Amino acid sequence: MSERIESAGGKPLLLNGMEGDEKQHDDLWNRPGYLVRRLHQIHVGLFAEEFADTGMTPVQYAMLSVLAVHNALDQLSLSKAVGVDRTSGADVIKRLARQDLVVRTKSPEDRRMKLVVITPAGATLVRQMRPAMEAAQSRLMAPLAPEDRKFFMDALRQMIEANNSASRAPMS
Amino acid sequence: MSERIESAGGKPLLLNGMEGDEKQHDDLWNRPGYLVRRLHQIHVGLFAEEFADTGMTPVQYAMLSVLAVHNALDQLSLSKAVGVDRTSGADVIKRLARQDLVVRTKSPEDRRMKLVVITPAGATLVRQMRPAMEAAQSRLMAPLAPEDRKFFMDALRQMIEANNSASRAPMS
DNA sequence: GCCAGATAGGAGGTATACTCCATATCTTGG
DNA sequence: CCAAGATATGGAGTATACCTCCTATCTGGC
Repeated sequence: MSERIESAGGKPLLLNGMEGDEKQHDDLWNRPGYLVRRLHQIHVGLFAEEFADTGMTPVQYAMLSVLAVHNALDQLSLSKAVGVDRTSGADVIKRLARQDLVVRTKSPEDRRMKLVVITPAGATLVRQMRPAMEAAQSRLMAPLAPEDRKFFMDALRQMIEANNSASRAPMS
Repeated sequence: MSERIESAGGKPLLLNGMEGDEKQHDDLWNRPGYLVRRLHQIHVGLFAEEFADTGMTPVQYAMLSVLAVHNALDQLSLSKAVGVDRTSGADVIKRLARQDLVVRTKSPEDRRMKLVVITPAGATLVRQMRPAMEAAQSRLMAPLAPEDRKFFMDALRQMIEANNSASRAPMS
């Protein structure tokens, strides 16, 4: 899984001969929000590599994963389930529908709702791409010592659960 | 460590009466990439709260922080320094320029380059908003037991450095 | 000196992730 | 029953974060 290219060895601000001020360097690397943004970008990059065939994105796969379990969900419930904003979710669903991976129908019970249903093609794709998704997850965590991974996941879950209301897309 | 707030308890898929399938629930919450995306969203939300006055974003503040230390940087070096793609960086710089926080000039030595320089207004703003930035960082980490925070930061740095080349915006 | 390749930037396209405002539909209090 | 509030969606606008293709400029080998 991914031979480390160490020449790329990424710390910022080791700029071209300008004697990259160590103070500033340490500064960015001591901001958790900054590091989380960077790690998120890396995950998106790893995911894109693993899903290069399909062009599918992490959020699209998350939505399809959820839909593979639930028969039908309205757009709002689905968006909450994957932790995205309602309008972002609607956009993602639109793109999934364009690829015929889901179908949207008006709910007969509540005509405000659009029910989203996964198609057979969508269900097949979720199943087929699951190893690719797991590879992206594994590669992300690979640099951590195995015994540290559980701790890291627990830390993430703690921070998310406690700060959930601060997010613009609080989950349910 | 960290009393779980179970009322906010943002777990997905505890949907309206549809008996939120625990299997699926556990699934998303066991994907580190998913959790990192969620935590990133939360940080952006916290940051937006702390910077409500100015409307400044995390990336904009990171860029200004870097510029406050270096006299002048071309757009590519600046983008690499904050770990964003060249074209994303150019967009951010454009918005900073629109608010008169930076100025762009053609480099006399290499006329391909546009040098970005922070203005006095920009430098003042960085200094003034630093407590807000630090508040956002603190709030993000607050749910972790203090003794766990260093571990978490180290884990982030490990994963970022080792996976840096996989990111679409590898840092210098 | 000149041409080939590298580099910096810009333009246009896509995806996520929000904002606010508008519209349609449902639900509930009086 | 009906009007008021809540809810589900849609549309327009903004910001980050990529992509590809293109032009301008610099650098190195000959």
